[in-house]
Amino acid sequence: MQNKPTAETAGADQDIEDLGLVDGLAQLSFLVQGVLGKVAAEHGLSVVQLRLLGVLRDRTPGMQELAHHLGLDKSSMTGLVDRAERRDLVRRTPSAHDRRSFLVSITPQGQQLARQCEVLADRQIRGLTAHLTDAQRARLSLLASALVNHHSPL
Amino acid sequence: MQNKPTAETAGADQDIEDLGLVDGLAQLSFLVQGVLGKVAAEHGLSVVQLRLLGVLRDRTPGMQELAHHLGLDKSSMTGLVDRAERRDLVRRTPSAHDRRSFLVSITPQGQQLARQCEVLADRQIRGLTAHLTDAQRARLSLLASALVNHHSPL
DNA sequence: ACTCCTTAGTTCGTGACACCAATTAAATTA
DNA sequence: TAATTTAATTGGTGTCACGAACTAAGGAGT
Repeated sequence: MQNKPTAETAGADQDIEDLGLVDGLAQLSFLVQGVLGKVAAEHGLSVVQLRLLGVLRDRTPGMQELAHHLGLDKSSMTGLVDRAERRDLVRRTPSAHDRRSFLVSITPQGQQLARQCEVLADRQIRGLTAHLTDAQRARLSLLASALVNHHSPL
Repeated sequence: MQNKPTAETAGADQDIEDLGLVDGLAQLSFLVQGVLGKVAAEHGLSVVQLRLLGVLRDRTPGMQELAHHLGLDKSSMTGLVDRAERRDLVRRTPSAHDRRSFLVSITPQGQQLARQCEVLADRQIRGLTAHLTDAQRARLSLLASALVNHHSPL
């Protein structure tokens, strides 16, 4: 029920109503999660599973480590990995040094699926930013990276 | 979900590795969702409930409309509103024009809770961006708003 | 009126996901 | 060896999301 804000200013930035930092980032996160969810769903995955596969692309952590990285409880990890393993996306390998722990690795099938999702996600996300200039997209990418890099000490 | 095209483009920032647009936004969304989840949890809410309250700040939609706005199924809405109503955060009011439909509105308690979360979230999110300059924060806010404004089906 | 169709919400069943508390088993420490 | 810590699992509970089937009310159309 709202008309579009009209103010057709000329310039690099359009007639954007600033939502504020919190609302802006919050709503952006919902937007992105929605896209990821849709992409994942198209391949029978959930967002969390997709994230799991993403994390495992360049890591082979133990359950514990993985849980910490994802900000989840260990018991949540068990279920998550269970379900992924049941679909052969992921594998548990007994650790050589510690007979209690497993190393979680992605399977070829998991990699393939992850790559497919990546392509789709790239397309979709790029679609979200279609109305931005290249410079703006680059700035956004850098700012996002800056936040992430600063807050994922790993 | 990790690319590694590095390329330090024109950013006055130092040691930031650019994750790329997709990974950057994806990981940022996880980061923000994590913060929101933590904030919500501190008040006994889930992210979705918090979002619900957020949406109802300036709207009083019907179930259907609400579902569409949140990208959820109607049946999901029933449960969501049920749980929120059980906690007196939200209320169903029969529509005057259509005896089938309800208008969902936030209660004073819901508003209060939402506002508390907002304050907390503001603090946390601002914490995430503590290492940015004011200008960068403003730019980020604007870019996020630009994406959201452009892609919110409203 | 009286069918036919659509729309608004709910209910039901299923499954994913998350947490906590308690448990098993291996490693560490004392 | 005994005590403690650590890695992971199990079991129980609750949220959340979906699809399919359902009720009830609105709107045609003839």
